[in-house]
Amino acid sequence: MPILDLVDQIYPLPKSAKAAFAEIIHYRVLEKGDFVLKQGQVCHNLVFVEKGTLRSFYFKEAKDVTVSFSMMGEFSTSMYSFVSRKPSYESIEAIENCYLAYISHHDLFNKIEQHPSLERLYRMILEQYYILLEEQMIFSKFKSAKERYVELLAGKPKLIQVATVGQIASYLDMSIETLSRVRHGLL
Amino acid sequence: MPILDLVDQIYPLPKSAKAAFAEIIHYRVLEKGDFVLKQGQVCHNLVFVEKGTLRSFYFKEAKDVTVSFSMMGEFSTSMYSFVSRKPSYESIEAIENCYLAYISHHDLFNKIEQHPSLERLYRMILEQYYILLEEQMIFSKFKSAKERYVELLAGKPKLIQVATVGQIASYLDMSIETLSRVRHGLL
DNA sequence: AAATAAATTTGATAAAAATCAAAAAAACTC
DNA sequence: GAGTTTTTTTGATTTTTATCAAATTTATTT
Repeated sequence: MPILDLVDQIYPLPKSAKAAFAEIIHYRVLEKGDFVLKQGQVCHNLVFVEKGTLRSFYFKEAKDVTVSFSMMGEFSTSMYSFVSRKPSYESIEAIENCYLAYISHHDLFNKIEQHPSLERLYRMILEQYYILLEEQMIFSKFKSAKERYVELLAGKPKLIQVATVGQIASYLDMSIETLSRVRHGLL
Repeated sequence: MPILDLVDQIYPLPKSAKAAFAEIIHYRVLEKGDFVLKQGQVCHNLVFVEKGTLRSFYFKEAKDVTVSFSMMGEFSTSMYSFVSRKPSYESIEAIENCYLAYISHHDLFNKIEQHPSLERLYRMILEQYYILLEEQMIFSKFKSAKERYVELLAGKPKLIQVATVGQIASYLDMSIETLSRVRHGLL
């Protein structure tokens, strides 16, 4: 899904603002295994997934813990780092080949000066991003291991094909073995 | 803490915008037990806690589950409802007597038309609010029952005095009994 | 394709925390 | 302040899920 289509959906910009926004988008192709962001770097971009899948993860005692998957039509960034301009605690990698759209912090705020409607767009993106995280939090708080898996399957069925068992398990907050059992109806 | 002080800290508004913002703030005193928002209502306000404590909670099988506590200097709202203008799934109640500042959705967006800097302020409040939620999510994902309690104690020590054991336990995702044991060093 | 390596599943056991039940403590009520 | 109710603590048991170890399947290399 092209980023400009989503923008039209979220907040249809005036013509000139849309043109200004289009100017600052940088498109990139990432291969499976490439990184959008590495822990310790400042996250300079809001990244939009036009195609493919990104995975955000932290480190906990030398093991990586997935905190989110971003698929076609979704944004991905280390919001903490993007907003605070401080080094990120999380990394973001491509787990399939991706077409991505990058909007850099610098360019965005530059253009916002001339086009206040871009601030509105950004604000609305934030709102959506927030609601998504909230939903995810409630979801993880209220559901059992099996329910979490079933919901993921319903919400992002394609993920099962592209993420490893270990990545999905840590995202769902369970061990690989438990995930395996849940998948085979043993739990 | 007065809301205007926090606003100065987050994003110092131009004089006229600040005056416009001050105009739309409504102050309210709530008594312990009063509700800011009840499940099923649309959340029309961004609420700022000048003094006291608010608790947000959901219902899960007839039992209430606390999702956040908001204390002096913090905002509280059902972001989902405030943004989407749809009925809230969560309720918000005062667990102590409170001084609150209300900013209604209607007034805010009205004033934003004349003062774009208010949109920037609101955008920055969203950013902060997001980062807070993210922090909380990581926190709950990476820590054991005891660690979660210890961190809460460190971060919001006063909460232990004003919230009931049941409210704290559900917030920390553990049973009342487990919390009791954690508190007495038995776990 | 055989050999090796890696990922996944299965089984057995252990640990963490929930649940159930009762006792103790604290907070109200009369 | 004695009695009643509610909250909190403590103990025993069960459930859920993690951990450990081995077996099986799948993928990769030669």
